[in-house]
Amino acid sequence: MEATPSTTRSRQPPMSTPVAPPKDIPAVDAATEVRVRFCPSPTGTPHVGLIRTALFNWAYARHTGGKLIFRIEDTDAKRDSEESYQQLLEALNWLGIDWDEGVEAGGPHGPYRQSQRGEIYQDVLAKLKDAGFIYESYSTPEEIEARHRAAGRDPKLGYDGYDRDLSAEQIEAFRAEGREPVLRFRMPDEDITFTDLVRGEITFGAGSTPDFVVARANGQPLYTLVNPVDDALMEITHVLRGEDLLSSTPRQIALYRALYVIGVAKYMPAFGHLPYVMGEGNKKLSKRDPESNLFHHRDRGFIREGLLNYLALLGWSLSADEDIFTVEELVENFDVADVLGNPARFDTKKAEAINGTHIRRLEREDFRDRMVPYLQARDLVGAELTEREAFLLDGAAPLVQERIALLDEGADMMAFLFVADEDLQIEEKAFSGLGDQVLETLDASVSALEAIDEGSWSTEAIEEALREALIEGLQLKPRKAFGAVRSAVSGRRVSPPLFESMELLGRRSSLARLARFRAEVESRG
RNA sequence: GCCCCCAUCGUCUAGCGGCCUAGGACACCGCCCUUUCACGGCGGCGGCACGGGUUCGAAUCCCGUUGGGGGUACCA
Repeated sequence: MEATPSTTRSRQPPMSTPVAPPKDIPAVDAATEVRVRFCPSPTGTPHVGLIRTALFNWAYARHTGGKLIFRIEDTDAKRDSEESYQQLLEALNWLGIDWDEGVEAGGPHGPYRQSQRGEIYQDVLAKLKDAGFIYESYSTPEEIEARHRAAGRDPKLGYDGYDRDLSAEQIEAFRAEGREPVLRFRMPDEDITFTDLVRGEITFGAGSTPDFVVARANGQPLYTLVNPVDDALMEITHVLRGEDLLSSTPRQIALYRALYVIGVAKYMPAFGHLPYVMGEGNKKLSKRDPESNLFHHRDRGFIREGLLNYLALLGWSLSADEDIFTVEELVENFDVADVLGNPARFDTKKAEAINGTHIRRLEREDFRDRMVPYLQARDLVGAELTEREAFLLDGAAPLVQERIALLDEGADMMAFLFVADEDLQIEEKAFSGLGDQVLETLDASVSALEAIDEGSWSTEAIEEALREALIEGLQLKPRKAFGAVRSAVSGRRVSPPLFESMELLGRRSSLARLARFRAEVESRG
């Protein structure tokens, strides 16, 4: 090559002759060990749709005995954040979705954060350019649109291929203007067909996908390049991702073929596009919607068993008549081929019902332990449980386990046990519907309960005493009679079973609350 | 506009040509149980978007229409 003193890398002659990539390259088959990946962009808080994608990839890996690779796509410094990355780790750890290679875990194809793979992409870019698969493009978006308008075409058509075959003179002229080119991939002029794992055969007609940008003028590679490049390098066999990426698949397939030619890809992966998780109405569940936030559900008291079960139900089902299953059953039976193609609405009510069933399935001890963080979040107990707090929790846990769908609901329901008698909040509703014999009822209750001595204070004794005094004595309906006592003791109209609650609370506290409530009722007239 | 995806009760789904006068779950409405609320049990309401084909036979296959969604970026 002739030496030209002023020559720099960017001033070298145009790329080599364009070539068309082969139409077919080796594909994965049943014998290929499954390698799936979860590759989120760390932007914002984990979305339930994203987590469902992680879950399906994980379940497929575990079902097939394959590997799950966890990669971070942080090529957009403007949007990515370390906080979001940490949240992703926290989310997967909480749910028990583990991975075999990737960030934190390491592996033979690292690094697993794209922000650390710059050299790899530059190398691939150079090879792609040398082979003629990509070319420099000097057109600005405005110019492309203007050309469409001038030709009477729809300005939204996308890139028009203008720079595909620029002459050396034209390039020189653009350079002289100080323009820096982006790099575009040359799309082959042919139909692109693939068999989607969930949707079947899909064909994108020739010409429907314009030449796309793979790197900015400053050399920064874009998602369009790095996603397939990393999938190829990490030898991903099954690309299971959101439906929103379906239309980018022809670009990826074309790129993959080129990657095969330059020795970066070993084979074409199979693609499977998972349906959207929708919110209210017919909109995709937005990041702005609290329902979309995984941690929102955890904070409300979803347990991992319940949420995982519900999320899996969005697009997949275990059988015709059973909606409840364990993670083990999911793994044992999951197959992408069984995933439905239609979008599913996130139904909080059903999610809660399923969560409730899983809560009921928890071992007593386990349930008790899981309640602790929720009690702490409400400041009902300290970081370390006192003997008294532990006693109350042990007693109350079985009482609420059967009647809640969310752990925080349980904390709310047993809250009255953990507050001092004088600090008990008595809800306005606790005063209504008690009938006109409230005072009598309360007085009779107090007398009956006072007759029970400290040592005999038990659920059975309390029930017996109150039934005798109120149902038989005052001839009251149980609802009214016990309702008044319930209001006094819990400050609510709804509480865990009354007699059991009073036993836990203790004689002194129960009587104190009865007295205080009586005074409040009386002062209200 | 163009490209692509989707279409069974309100919601999530079973269904892959005859087993379907379409099954389950959640929600909703009754009843039972019951110290409140739940749980549990029993019962009820409620759906194959529409139109053409193919076939002896279609929720199931094909085409079209309609409706919804996504893409069409130097975001991912």
